[in-house]
Amino acid sequence: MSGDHAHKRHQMESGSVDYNSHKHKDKHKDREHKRERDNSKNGNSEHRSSSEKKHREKEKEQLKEKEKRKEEKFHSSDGKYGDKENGFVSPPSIKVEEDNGYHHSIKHEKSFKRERDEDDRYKHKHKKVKVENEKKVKKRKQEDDSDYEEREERKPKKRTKVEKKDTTGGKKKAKNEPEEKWKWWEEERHTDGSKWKFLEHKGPVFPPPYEPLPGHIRFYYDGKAMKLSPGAEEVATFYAKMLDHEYTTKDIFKKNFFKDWRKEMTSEEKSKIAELKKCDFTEMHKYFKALSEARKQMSKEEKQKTKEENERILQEYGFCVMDNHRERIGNFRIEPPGLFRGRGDHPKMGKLKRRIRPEDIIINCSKDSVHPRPPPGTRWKEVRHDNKVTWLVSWTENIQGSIKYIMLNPSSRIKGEKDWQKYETARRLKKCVERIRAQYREDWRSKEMRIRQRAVALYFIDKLALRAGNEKDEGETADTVGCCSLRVEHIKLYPQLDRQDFVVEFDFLGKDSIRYYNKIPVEKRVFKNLQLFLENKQPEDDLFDRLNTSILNKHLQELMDGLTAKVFRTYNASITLQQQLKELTSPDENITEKILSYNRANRAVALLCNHQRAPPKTFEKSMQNLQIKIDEKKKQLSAARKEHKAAKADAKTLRDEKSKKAVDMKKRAVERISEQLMKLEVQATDREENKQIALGTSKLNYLDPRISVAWCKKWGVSIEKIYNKTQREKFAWAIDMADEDFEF
DNA sequence: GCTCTCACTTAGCACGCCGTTC
DNA sequence: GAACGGCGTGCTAAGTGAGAGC
Repeated sequence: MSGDHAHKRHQMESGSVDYNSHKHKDKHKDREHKRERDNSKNGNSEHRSSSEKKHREKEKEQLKEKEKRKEEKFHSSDGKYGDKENGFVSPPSIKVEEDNGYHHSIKHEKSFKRERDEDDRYKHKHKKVKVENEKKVKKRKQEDDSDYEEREERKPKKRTKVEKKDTTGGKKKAKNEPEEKWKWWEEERHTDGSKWKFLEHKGPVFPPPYEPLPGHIRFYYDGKAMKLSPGAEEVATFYAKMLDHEYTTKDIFKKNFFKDWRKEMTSEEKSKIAELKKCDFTEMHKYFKALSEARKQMSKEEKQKTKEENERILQEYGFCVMDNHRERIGNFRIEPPGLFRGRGDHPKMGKLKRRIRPEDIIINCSKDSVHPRPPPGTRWKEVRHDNKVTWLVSWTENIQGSIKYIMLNPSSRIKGEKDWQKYETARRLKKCVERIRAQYREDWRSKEMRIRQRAVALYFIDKLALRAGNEKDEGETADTVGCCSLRVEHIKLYPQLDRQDFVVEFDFLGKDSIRYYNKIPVEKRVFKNLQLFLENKQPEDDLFDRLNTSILNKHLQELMDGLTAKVFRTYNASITLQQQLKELTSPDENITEKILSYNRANRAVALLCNHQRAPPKTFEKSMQNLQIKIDEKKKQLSAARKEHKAAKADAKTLRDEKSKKAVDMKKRAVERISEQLMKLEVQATDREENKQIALGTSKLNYLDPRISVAWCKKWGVSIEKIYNKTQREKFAWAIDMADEDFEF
């Protein structure tokens, strides 16, 4: 943009701020105004033995004591932060403004000291275990140094030993004996930067090779049947399978597909097949539909066979041995070839995602492990032994050139530790968030434009839980933004709107091209600053032209060790859940109502984080069915009440035992039906409120599970009502360590 | 201070399994 | 035993952020 410098200079002068860090960006020239994007999609927006139980309780008592001492320590000096952190009110996607002034004092210095102390405590507990582990590592190191062949010979024995020792995992074991869970959270973490000391796995599972279509399934070009070469046919099947998907109605998808498909054609095919619209894939499409239907119609025995085969593959490839423990791998299958399904208006949608071969694969494992073998007649691209990373397998995909990884399941130690650490960082933020807020409020008056921009952006990240907003490659990805990458066209300023002062309207596409739409009143100084930032800019110019995520995160790092923009999202999500649970849960609610309250608190967070989903395709129908059930239940209730009344009248005249019993029976029936009706109504409310909101994302990624565990324990709600099996496995650490007094 | 790469987390969608109801 | 519907699960895209290298 040639006029960029000039108009920004003017803006700086009028704003009496410095010019020195002026960044020039030239990235908007081809941007289209994409207001009419895909709005339909985006929308507007354990049972243990008694001895084990006792042992566990004892451990918990000790942990409880520790936690209590910690909390006392915390509240004795920092009690003022313990109450209200994030005043979440309706509308729930906006947090209440807290004008708490500036609180920089010695107290904060103290809190920093405590943060470090706490971290140290976390690092140094269970020293005993570490000594043991170190011995094992030493032993392995010695083995490393010995003769390779000798080592090769010893391996199977050693492996057996490891597997014998293992208590964490395989289903076989779980079926035969009570499963003893490994409490990694009671053990020492690696402190040398390594992620593991020993890693052994079987490598990835490749998708099956392409099976050519049967002879009677034909492709037609311009009305004439045409036999395709195997390569071209395979790619054609990718398209044929997607025929009833919306993707195949999009021009970019079709264009990209056709271009990449042509690359797979023989020269003869290329010369014949010139236009996609003359291609007829319907026979292929019907064939795949029939196959899918046939799979559904398989006999019980056939289905059982498939299940057993999948289980065998899972047992063979779905686990690895990491530091003496058998751990579940997350995604051990290589992504099959197909057509790229980018989200939103992705410029590369429809492109061919090529088949990954062993020669594309990098294996990561211990030197002293039994290395995975490539399929016969092939070789791996590389076998490396990097214990500074957590991945087992990687390859580079051909669409964006990005690296794909095979990593461990969320229930693994390596993922769990990281998750726990994430919430601890967010809890540290809780201790200093008021100081940080006071600081950015102060910065709104700075003489330097870059500082003002940084402060306003941080305010949005804190108040609205916006994502950081890294810069993206234009033309390579969908045009989506986060806070730092907001453009002028994404906000509108209203000095007054709906009887509120200083309203900012946000309208932009965020991650996954999900629309963020929100109107919020802001503080006057924020509003004035935004006006200043907008001066002399074009719609496609950056709102924060002197800011990026790197600058912002560097600043945040100075404010608190480990603080980044995304910590605010975790912090605000978790603190909101905690506050909402306190506010919404009432002691006189029954379990069903309490769960509704929990879901409402969860929903408040999902709204704050803008976790949307497309309404389920069967939503209307399932709501109708539920309503029919409710209506029927109401009729039943009214009939039961009448019968109860009649029975009472009978009992009054007859005055015998039989009629008394009848009254009791009818009364119980009324109670039972009322309860059933209440459950149905709660279900309907819950479902309606969840129509366009995805609760899972916040539950899995933003809400400190200890808050939920504490809530369950406090109110006698079983944890199974809140977390399903997978979630309980992921949050095993939290379920084990949090008691009802846990405070985020 | 910038770009680029790499590693990792966060995200919504699709599908099929399994429980419920008749 | 069939039909139905909800939910769990797998899949993989799309983010964040650190750090290397210039």
